[in-house]
Amino acid sequence: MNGDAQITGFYFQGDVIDLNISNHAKQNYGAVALETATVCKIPLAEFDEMAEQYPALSNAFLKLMSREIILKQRMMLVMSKMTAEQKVANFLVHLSTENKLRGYSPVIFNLSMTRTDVANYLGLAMETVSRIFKVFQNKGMISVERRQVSIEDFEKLESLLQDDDTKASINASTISQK
Amino acid sequence: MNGDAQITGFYFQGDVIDLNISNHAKQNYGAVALETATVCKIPLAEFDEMAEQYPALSNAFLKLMSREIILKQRMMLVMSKMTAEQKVANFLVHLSTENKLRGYSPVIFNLSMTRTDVANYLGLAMETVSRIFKVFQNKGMISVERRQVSIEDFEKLESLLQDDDTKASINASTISQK
DNA sequence: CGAGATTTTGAAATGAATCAAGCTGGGTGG
DNA sequence: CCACCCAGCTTGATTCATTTCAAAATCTCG
Repeated sequence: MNGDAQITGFYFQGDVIDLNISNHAKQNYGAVALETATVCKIPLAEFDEMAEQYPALSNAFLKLMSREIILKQRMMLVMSKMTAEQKVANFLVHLSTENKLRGYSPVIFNLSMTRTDVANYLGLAMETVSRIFKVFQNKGMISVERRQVSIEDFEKLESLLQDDDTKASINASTISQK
Repeated sequence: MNGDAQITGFYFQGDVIDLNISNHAKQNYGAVALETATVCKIPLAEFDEMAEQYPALSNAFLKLMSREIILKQRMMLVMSKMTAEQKVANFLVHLSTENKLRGYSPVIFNLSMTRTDVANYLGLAMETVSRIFKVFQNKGMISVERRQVSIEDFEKLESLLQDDDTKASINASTISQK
């Protein structure tokens, strides 16, 4: 997995991981499977063709991308406005929620990624993540054993997030005159 | 404009500011016009109808959203991996580039927003933004007079961004087994 | 001319990064 | 089966960037 690139997301079964439809993208992307994975790739031309025939398809993609934008937006908020503890709490809460959604246990699960990766994803130092796991453990909110996490007090974790007004967002639009 | 919500973007003439197509969105959004603005709003039902008739339309939206995702992704990187100076430099470089793209001067332009808003957007304290503007000015990279900015040394500004490997990104995919 | 908003500036406080060891567990080869 | 190794993780001490607090300066405009 190497160096110091930015991890932009963790994805699960059924997720669409790369929505780069346009040719805007000159960026280097890469996906790394942490567990057994199956991937389906659709060439752009082929997609266009299919979309023409089945409007529902592009509709579905619009929804997917909309969701992705909201996620990224939320992540921007996480990155810029949250303390390290809040970032980690948010991370755990989301993992738990996501797991529940998928029919797995929301209480006990596997991180299937290193501290370093989590840290990178959250824009923190590995050491900080390690320390915060410990703090949460000492407070009886979670218990961590290597990559095995169990949520002991979901509400308390969640409550860490909502102290300020970490909910609303604003799009400030700057439109040149006339 | 008020309080402490997160500013998720600044938009220009012709930009699509709200791509919330799905009903995932329970979030509070708001747009504030800093200069004279005209807005076009399309109800979801109507959009679906139009999209059915003109596949090119949803295609165009897919491209738009793809671009938006890439932007947000880049912004995540900015938020999590850059120092305050880099954030501000990046902000200025982008404004300048954006202006050029739109046929305005890339060298001298108006911030049409308060320091507080810039700070909020970049996840910094207002004072920090102020100070960094001063630093850049002292280094002869820009000159600021209230909201009037002129770029004196674009290259130097840009060079601040590329020291580390602030370019590549990785999508780490975690796909549940089988 | 005020009066409120915005910006600048300085000093002190602080959260997180960095640096530097030491620990741990799981895998490898002898 | 043991001893070693090594990547991943923890822990402590120190440093540093940025925030916060506080106050003065400057602008805007009714």
